[in-house]
Amino acid sequence: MPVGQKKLTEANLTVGYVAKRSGVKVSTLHFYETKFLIKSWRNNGNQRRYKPDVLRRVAVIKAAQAMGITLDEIKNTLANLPDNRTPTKQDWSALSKHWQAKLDERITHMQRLRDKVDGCIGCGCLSLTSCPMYNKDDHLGDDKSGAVLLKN
Amino acid sequence: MPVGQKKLTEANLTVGYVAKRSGVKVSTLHFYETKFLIKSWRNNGNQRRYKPDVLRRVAVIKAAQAMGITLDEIKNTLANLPDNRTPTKQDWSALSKHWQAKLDERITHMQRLRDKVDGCIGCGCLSLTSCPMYNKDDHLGDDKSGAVLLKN
DNA sequence: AGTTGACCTCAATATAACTTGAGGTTTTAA
DNA sequence: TTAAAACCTCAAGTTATATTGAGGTCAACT
Repeated sequence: MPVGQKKLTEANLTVGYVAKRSGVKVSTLHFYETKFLIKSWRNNGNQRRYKPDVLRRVAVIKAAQAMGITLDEIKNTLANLPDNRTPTKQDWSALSKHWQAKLDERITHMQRLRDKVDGCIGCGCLSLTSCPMYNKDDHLGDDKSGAVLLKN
Repeated sequence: MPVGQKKLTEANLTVGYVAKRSGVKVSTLHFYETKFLIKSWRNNGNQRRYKPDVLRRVAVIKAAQAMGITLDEIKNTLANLPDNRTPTKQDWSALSKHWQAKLDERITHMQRLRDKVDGCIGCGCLSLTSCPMYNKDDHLGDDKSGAVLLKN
């Protein structure tokens, strides 16, 4: 039984088990591997085997995606995890801080967005050129001709 | 000159002008039209003409997208705008309230996410089955076999 | 009137993030 | 030992959101 039940010392998980435990499809795990987000080794019969920490990696990937972070960005951040050993609490904690900062950024952005949407969309001013929304107070409104709303 | 400078009474804007003023490409305006997010009529030479409020519509579309709302959802919400007349301050204001609620929802979700990411990813517990993250306290962790983190 | 820039349509291409399927091998379990 | 379940690879398909390009028309300026 090559599933999670082996010796706890250096367990090796099958792709099906990881899929079930992490809530993603087998094909997604294959896909993540091609994108270097996770990795595995092969057994004699060429089947993938994973270390248990892959479960945490997948969880982190999904959490980050829920924050609107792309796989590419995620890959870059995961690259900070140690390559040679199993990540420790400290390693994950560092990642967590990283995501936290990103999230705070996004939350702040969204709050500004919300306030602006409220303040301007409903403001009734039909003059686009004079509406505060349409002109920079926040890097918005670009060089070429104004009129760009809420560009990131 | 069929650009924004005509008589202000029922102005008709060209696609190029709208593109420039709203900060999107002409092709994007075409695309939005095929998706029924905006509309236009044609002049004698089969060229698109727009009413000025299209600028506000595009701005709203972009703002909503920045909140992570899909074009389909946006279309549904825009459908609440009057079809027969130019939207008024009140019309836009109603939309604004709608987006505001959505945004508040998302912000709350993100804040929960951030707190959890902080609390769990860095928690050091390596037991996935016992980690609070991996088991429902929030509709997370599904029927089949647990282990699903931060689903929506 | 002619040139140039703006427009038109329609099909193809692009990117992200997966999913599906075909055709074949390995593992598990009775 | 053999059937079923799980796995493998690789190519193609899917959805959302556009962008690009070819081939042709229209409008504005001189």
